[in-house]
Amino acid sequence: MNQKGNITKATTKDRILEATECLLAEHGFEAVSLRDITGAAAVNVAAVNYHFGSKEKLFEEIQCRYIAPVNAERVRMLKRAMADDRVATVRDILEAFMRPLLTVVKRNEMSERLFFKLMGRCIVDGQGGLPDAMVPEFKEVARVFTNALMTAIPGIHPEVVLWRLHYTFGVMAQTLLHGELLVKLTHGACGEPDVETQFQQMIDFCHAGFLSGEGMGA
Amino acid sequence: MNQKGNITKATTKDRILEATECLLAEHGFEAVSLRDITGAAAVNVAAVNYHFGSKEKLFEEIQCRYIAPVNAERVRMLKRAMADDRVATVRDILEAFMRPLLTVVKRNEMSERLFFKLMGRCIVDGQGGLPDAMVPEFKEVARVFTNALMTAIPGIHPEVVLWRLHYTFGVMAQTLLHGELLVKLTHGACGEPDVETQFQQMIDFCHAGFLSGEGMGA
DNA sequence: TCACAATTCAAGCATATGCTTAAATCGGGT
DNA sequence: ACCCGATTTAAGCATATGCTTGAATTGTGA
Repeated sequence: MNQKGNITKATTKDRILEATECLLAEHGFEAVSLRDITGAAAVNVAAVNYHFGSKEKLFEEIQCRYIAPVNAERVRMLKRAMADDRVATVRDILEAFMRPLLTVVKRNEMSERLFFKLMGRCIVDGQGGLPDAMVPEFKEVARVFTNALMTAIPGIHPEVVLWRLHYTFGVMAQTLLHGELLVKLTHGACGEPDVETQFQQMIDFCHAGFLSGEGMGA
Repeated sequence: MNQKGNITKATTKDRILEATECLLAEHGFEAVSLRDITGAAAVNVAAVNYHFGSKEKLFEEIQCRYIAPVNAERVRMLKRAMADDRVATVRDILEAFMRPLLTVVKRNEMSERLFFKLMGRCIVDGQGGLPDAMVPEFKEVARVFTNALMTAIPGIHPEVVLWRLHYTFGVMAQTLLHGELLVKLTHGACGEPDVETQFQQMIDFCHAGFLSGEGMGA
């Protein structure tokens, strides 16, 4: 019924989504035009407005399609680490915060590289213009992770936790978006670590950062 | 000779620069148009091309005007910390890497808030399209800081140093660009720390991150 | 005062942008 | 075979973009 038997030709709507995802990952939310999209998807300009209402709504839909499952998986992993009243370690918590990027990509047909860039863009470009529907979700994620961290690091200032979570976002965004560039700029002197290694390195860094002795006291 | 005695009316060229700096800080490199600039500066459209050649050259000039002194000050501070063959501590090095943002702003008439945002944009947006003239300078900064860190943390992998420097960029960019947003999203639950406090918190976090025991060995 | 260069200006050019429209085409159900 | 709603299409609209032009205006040195 929804499979036309034609292999290369997905629905117009899907072709638009796929093309837009790639373009956004490569060039960012500000730099992609309607005609860039319809050109890449080999689709009429009007199709975007027909299927999504407007360019902005298309972009929001893409942000939601990617961020929502990541956030859901984050909460799920955190809950699992705290099941049976266990106290999650800082490393558990950071794993739960970061790894969903890695697991969600597996369910997607996009290349890892593009997916990571797109997620980076969602964190950076998107943060000001995040779809309203997602704000409560983000607040919830921030809340449960903040609570978990305050339990895991007794005596830490709640404000310090928020800022350090913010820094963790920065570490992720920088790596997702500009990791490739670092490899190029240093002519490979930074190595070309596989994704799992990179994640562990980020977690090591942020883990130590969270445990930094400063910023303690009630 | 270059002072017309008129207080409010700087040269056309300066008015263009100032207006562009503000607009770039607020909206980013992709979203500012020629007419946004000439409108804000109350200047004819042709003036930009007359004084700067093109919109792109204007943007490059602004990037250089801000990044170059910051990078110079970074190297200067690092050299000072290593004078007389002293071994700079990790904290010295991070101070030298971050504080220049703070000292350079003082020499500028822009508001702190706008200046920080602009610097954040230079790190994030600009990193792909950095003016060619600045690439060697950046490589030099990376080189001297990497060397200093490898001396300060004996046995750390050079690749790990590069990645952790990269993370440090991310922490700075996220804070410079989106610090305001965090304050808003959390309704002030993160406090509203003054600039010096924020810098110390970033340094604490990255300091601990660099000293993380992982990633050691030759 | 006058000539000359530097600067500013209004106007316009070519192209790109997001979106709409009205007509054509498709596809399934009867 | 026919109809009708869903989808796709070509064409165009209004506006915005970066930049150029040729004329006006300004400032300066002789």
